Amino acid sequence: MENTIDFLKNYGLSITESRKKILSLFTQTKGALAHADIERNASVNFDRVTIYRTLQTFVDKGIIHTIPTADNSVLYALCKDTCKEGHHHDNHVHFICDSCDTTYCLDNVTIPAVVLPEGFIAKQSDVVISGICKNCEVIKE
Amino acid sequence: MENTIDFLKNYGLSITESRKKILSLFTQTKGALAHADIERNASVNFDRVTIYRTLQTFVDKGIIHTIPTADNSVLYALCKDTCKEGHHHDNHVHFICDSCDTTYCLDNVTIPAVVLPEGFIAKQSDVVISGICKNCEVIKE
DNA sequence: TAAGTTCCTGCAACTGTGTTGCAAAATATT
DNA sequence: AATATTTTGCAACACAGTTGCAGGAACTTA
Repeated sequence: MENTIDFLKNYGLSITESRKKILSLFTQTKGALAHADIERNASVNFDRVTIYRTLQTFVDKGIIHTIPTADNSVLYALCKDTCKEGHHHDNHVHFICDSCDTTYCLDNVTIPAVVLPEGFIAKQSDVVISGICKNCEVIKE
Repeated sequence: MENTIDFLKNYGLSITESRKKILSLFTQTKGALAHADIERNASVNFDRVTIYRTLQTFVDKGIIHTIPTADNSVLYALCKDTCKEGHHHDNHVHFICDSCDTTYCLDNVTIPAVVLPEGFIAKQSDVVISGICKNCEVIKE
């Protein structure tokens, strides 16, 4: 509880119910969250618009980042400390489990360098891998 | 013209105006197309629904494939010959130019193998790189 | 802690994207 | 050419996301 408040203050954000609730939802969750996940959550009964704006504020401040997915839904996950305001460093691989549908940020897996054709200059790389996650693999055995 | 008809026949599709027009739009375009691009195109004045259904048919038949993008819009591009019905082999890197907004399928750039943590099994990888494309780089000089 | 300022929230309304059902029209089949 | 099958266009709908604005919170300063 105290942590959430200090955390928000450090980012220069005023302390509001929606920000506290949504932030702690992220810290309590292993995987990434969609807007709909948050809206569905009983403890977070705010207006859709408020949730959108809170998420956008967090993205702007470098608290969370968006994840591109194959089925074109937007997912959000907590950033690492290296993310600064307006300057994301989410150079990690995202993993989507086909079985439980959880999205993971694999922070320790760096994106391999890709050799582009002559004339192409890379600035940002997004890698999304889908398959079976650690948890589901164990269950299936 | 003849080509388009034979092409569609080979995929077991009946020959209709919308399929011919939309298919030739793809063959005439370097980069990938969004649904909106097609709808905007003067030569393709079909109903929105028809365009959606035609694109879906092409995806189902393995003629085009969808591309995941960071800003969560759906893009479509022609498949290579290796794509079969219901079985896409689009193991290539997608490149989005920040300057001209064109999306390229870099067919000759294969996706590098990524080492996942213990217990994670990869089935499909999507790599989207953004930056400056060959064309825009030349112009800027 | 009270007053005023600033910022956030909820509501309503709107835009854009994609889907579905159905009748009419076009294409394929014989 | 006549019939059966597909495809199209329209209307209506579902859903995600955005914007403007008034009222209500949270901050600031004294």
